Amino acid sequence: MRPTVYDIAAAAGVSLATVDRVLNQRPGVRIVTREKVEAAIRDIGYVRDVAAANLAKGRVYPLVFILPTGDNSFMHGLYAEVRQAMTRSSLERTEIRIVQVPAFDPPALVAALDALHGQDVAGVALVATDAPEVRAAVDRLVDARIPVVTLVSDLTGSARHHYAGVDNIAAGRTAARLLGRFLGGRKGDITVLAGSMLVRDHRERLEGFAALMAAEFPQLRLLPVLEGRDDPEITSGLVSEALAGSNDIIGVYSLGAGNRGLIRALKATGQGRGLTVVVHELTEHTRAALQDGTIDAVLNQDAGHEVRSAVRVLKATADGQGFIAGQERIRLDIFVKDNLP
Amino acid sequence: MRPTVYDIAAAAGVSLATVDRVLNQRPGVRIVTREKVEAAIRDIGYVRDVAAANLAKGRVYPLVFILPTGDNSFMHGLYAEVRQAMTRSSLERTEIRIVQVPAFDPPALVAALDALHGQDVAGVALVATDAPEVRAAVDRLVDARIPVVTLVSDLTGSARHHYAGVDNIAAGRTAARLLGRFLGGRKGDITVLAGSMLVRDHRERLEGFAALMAAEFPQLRLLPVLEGRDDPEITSGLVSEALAGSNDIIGVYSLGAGNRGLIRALKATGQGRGLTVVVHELTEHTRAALQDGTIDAVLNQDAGHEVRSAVRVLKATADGQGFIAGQERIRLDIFVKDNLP
DNA sequence: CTGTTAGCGCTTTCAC
DNA sequence: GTGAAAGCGCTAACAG
Repeated sequence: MRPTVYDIAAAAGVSLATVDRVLNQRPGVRIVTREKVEAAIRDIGYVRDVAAANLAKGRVYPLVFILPTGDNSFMHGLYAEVRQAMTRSSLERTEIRIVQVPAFDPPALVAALDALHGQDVAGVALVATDAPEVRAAVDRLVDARIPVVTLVSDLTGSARHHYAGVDNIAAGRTAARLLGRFLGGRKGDITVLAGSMLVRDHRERLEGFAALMAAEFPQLRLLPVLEGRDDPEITSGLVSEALAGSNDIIGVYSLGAGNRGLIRALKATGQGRGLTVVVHELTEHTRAALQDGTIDAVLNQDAGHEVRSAVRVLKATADGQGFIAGQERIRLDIFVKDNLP
Repeated sequence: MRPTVYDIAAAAGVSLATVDRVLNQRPGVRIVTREKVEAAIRDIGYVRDVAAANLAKGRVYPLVFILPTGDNSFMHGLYAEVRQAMTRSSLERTEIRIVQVPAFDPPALVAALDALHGQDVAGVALVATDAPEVRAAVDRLVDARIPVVTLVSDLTGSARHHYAGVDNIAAGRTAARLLGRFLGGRKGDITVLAGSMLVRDHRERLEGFAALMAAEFPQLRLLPVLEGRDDPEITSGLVSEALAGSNDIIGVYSLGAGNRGLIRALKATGQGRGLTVVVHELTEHTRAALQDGTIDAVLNQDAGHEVRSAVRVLKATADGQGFIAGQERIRLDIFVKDNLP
């Protein structure tokens, strides 16, 4: 049987309470006593039973998820995953609250962030809009010793404790490689479709995409980026227009959301043009389009993984526990027609 | 606060012990009492605190992993993951033992399986070799009420409770799609390299690969399958010979292990031939080859996920608990140079 | 068949 | 500073 607090207590010749104080780095223990206990812990090779500890603590973690509004399947999916996490609340001793803010709106995000001060909050997860004032608001929370995790889109340069999302530069490069290879040496134009250059994830995807394209597929020319604000309607219009305006387009990279609109436009205008299309986020729409051949590859971040990782990291940080970063890495999934889950 | 067993007991007007009996479907409760308790559980919306239950049970799960010998990185990785799981034993209340058997050797596997009867075993995970006698041995274990999970390679038709591995037909199709698209309409021969047609995973990959190739890329011709027994040395020889013997080969699909040998042969013989290469399993060797351009795509099954899933399923089954199949699905990962983890 | 009671490993008052 | 003892939610003897 593995050693328990009793074993440490016996070995160190102290009581349970003292062992607990040392274990949880609480004050009220003489330095010599502390060292004696720490030695015993090391000697015996004690590992704390987290489940038992949580049971005894009875602690609950009030967490806040700040999510942007947005009528696209990815956002719907993200909300669904957070709600899913809410149903697990009783088991995981969390108490999750969703705060909605308008998308791509730094002041609104700042207001939501600042409103959290003084509230009973054990941790905050937010889909960051990249702006200095948001960075500052996040830093204020961190200063107030509230754990903060960015979700889906990061906020580099801020003091956030963790980013639960994919490496978006790598995502852009991956898209470029697939598009380039699938096009097999053909020459032509590529239309790039983004949500907004205001969010870091989109900027980074574009950056990675453009860099690899330039380096390895010089025969492909990138057209100016279209910004569809992750909205299916706007996106549809932009794409239709672009396709109608040029016959040199042979590929499309959609690095944001709102692909429902893209797919509609492709079916209306792009049919039979043999376009090669790579998009982000697996949703019911992109899945169907992959199946019927409208889309050739989907890059995906698993929103469920991201939410669960955010919760784990927030809880661990709230406990001052640290986490294994490698274990929390979010993978970039590639889907073609044949490996759909 | 969420309801506890006490709340149920009070609501149903019975004692804790009775509640526990109902909760754990143990005998010794009158049908009417049972129904009363079940009603209370439903009304109150009780959810069992698994951590507390495990703490009280103090149960440990002696699990056996039957793994084939094999000097290839995938097997090394699999062993490493099982050993990893062993280090978590104290936390997860498991007690994992590894039993080694020669690869591709049904009688040896049967012997190992049969030896388990009468031992204190809460569950068995095995990398199955596909043979009727193995199927029978697995069924004997299941009959003896021992949970059995196949790992990496399945044993269809047997009574195993679960398969912790990827869909290998889909894997083969995915490989065909990538190879076909990457080759961009070129005409030529494809060399297919397998470990052994004795294991189901390899047979299924080949099946999926051949089917999609025939259906969608008729300009590509499949050469007779080379069987390298997942051994780098044998593999290297076979590939060198094949490449030397024909100039029409433009692509390679390696659906088994032993890719170290393949890579060596490609570097020696294939250099500058512009071969497109798709292989299975991300290892240090295939990763390096992906980076330096020798390989174009790697299909991967995450051995860590598989082992953890097997452990979860085995424990749940031992508890008679059932599991959410969808949550235990093992994904097929696609890696290109740019989305390596 | 049903109830009482003593833990599981850890935390947390409240005394000393 | 340190210790004794109660209790988190659940299970498992052991009585009745």
